[in-house]
Amino acid sequence: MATIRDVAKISGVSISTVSLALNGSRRVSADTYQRIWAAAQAVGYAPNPVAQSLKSGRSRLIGMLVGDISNPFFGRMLKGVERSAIEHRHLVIVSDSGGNPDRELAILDHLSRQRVAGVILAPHGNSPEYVARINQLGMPLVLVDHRIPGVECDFVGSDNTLASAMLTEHLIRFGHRRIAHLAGRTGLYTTGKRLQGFLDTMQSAGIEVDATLIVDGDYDGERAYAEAMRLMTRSDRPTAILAANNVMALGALQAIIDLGFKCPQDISLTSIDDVPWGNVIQPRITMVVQQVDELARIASEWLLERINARGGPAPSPREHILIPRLVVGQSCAPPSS
Amino acid sequence: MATIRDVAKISGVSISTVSLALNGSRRVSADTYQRIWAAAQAVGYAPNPVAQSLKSGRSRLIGMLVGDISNPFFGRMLKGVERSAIEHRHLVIVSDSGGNPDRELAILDHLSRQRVAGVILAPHGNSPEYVARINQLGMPLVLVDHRIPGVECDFVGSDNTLASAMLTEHLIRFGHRRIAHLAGRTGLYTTGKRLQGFLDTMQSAGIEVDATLIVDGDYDGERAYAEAMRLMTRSDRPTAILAANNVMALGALQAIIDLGFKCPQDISLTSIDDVPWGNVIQPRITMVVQQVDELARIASEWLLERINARGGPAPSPREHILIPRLVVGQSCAPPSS
DNA sequence: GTGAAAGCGCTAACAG
DNA sequence: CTGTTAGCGCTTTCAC
Repeated sequence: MATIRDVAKISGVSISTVSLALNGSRRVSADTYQRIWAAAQAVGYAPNPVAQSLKSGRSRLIGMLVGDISNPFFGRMLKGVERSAIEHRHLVIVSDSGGNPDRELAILDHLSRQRVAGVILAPHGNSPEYVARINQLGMPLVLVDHRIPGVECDFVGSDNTLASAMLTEHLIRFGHRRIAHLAGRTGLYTTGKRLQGFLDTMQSAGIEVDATLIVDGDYDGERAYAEAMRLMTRSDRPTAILAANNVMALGALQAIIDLGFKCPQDISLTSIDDVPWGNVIQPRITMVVQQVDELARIASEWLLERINARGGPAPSPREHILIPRLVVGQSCAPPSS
Repeated sequence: MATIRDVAKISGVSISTVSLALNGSRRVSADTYQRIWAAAQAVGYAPNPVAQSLKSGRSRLIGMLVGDISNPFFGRMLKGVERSAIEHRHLVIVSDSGGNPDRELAILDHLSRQRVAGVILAPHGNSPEYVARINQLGMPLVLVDHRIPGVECDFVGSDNTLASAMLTEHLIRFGHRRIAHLAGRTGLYTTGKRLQGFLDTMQSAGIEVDATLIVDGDYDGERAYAEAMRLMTRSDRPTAILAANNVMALGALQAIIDLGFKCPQDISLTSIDDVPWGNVIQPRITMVVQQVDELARIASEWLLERINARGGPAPSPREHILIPRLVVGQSCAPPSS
């Protein structure tokens, strides 16, 4: 591969002049610039980004670190982020923390050593040490999905409380009172918000919540299947289920089908988050969908903005809460009894 | 961030000794090694990978370049690849070619400039210039999914001909003769193989193929929906459809449902490739599934092997063809007439 | 306007 | 065994 030296030799100038010229300095005569440019073309010169990174301490790589890259939600997000990145001549390093805070910190460490220009992070920790480590990263950071209390940086997420509130309200209007909540992993930011939206709405409606109908599904399909099985085989089974995410809803639906129940005749089901091709799943599940593409767009835009603003004054932390949309399917009906 | 110089200063030796020691040279006394190691710990030293890359001409990054990262198939593959990579202390740069060969070549160029250690590529070109460019990459390369005629390198894929042959046979045994094929994008390697498996099996069974029942679905859900609509509204409609991939099958199913047909009573449907949560789609679609995890495992293993074997003799190109598994659902039945 | 030189952090001869 | 030195390819003062 051609280096700056080759170009210098061919065009008969020093390497510093080549660098100056190619970086658009106005202190190079038009004539020399032409010669240099022609030479660069001729040998197919392009600067070595590794050398540039070493010199500048920054690479043109951005990191994206999430809990599960095989989750289609993140797949779509990755696609959006990668698109923006490419447009700004950056590449994306993707990594999977498996939802483990320690692993996450270790990977952030690697990324920072790689001198990535910035990171989009779906965080999974909240301990004081974790927060401290995040705050010491010293590179542009945009949080998505979860927020970390105590970390001041850009955040893009959905209104999780509203999401579950919308669905709860929807179910209540159908006349449901015994509504079960398949909650997410205990301790996570979104889990709490979604639970809260459920509880608040129930309370506003003056409906007492049966605490045994709130179960931990761990954002996991298998786990949700098991929990739904337990719920549906109770004599005092719920008349509706609100699942805190898509895979849990599908797990629950599977349990419902396997047991021989009919949805929505025997039980209503609602879900937070879309599933790909959700419209061929019978019945179509009533859900609130997060605007993933919008989320990806804003997150990458903000990150790249901060990256480009380096040296200048960093904008103060912003946050954007996307409003989920309710998509009504055929999975809800009045309680049967 | 601490540099090798800091460690040298603290432990009272030169930087080269530090480098030697930390790289496990046996020519450093146990005593000095201890001091150096302790110092490195103390300041939290870790080598700067950018500097290492500049020096060695190679980074600990591997590229993965596919046609559509939001496709769950690649999502699962990415997960596997990333896992292996991390185990070998590498990070993964993911990029999306959008199935466009020029874009693909441009990105490969970026990756090669980044001095990535190797690339896993789902290729999308076949022109002579394309082949030439690929052959000149000069870095470890593993092809997945499609093969490029004229490029000698490791390849991991599925037996596409067998996949469609299995499904065609399955349909024929139910008594179907008018079988439609929703084919993939024209010109692609897999598209041809899948079509061939269909045609061969039909021929072996002595069934004449109606050429108008072979339609181009472009591996696209929308397109498949439209084509299925066209097929199903014909008076001489087929009694079964073989979709060349998952999204097309779902598009077709949607069309079937929207038109008021019942699957499998009115029409049988089969698909190549699994869909996530395929088992909650009603009816369960009979399909052959590719062993994605296995594919990811082998591809990344081979790539990392070549990366580590640099300098030594490169193993000659290998290929592994995964045998798809037939998963019988409830989407097939004897033709109704 | 252009060039010489220093240095980003590291590795690897080559000396001692 | 350990230190000196020369780069890897590039940017960026600072002289001329």
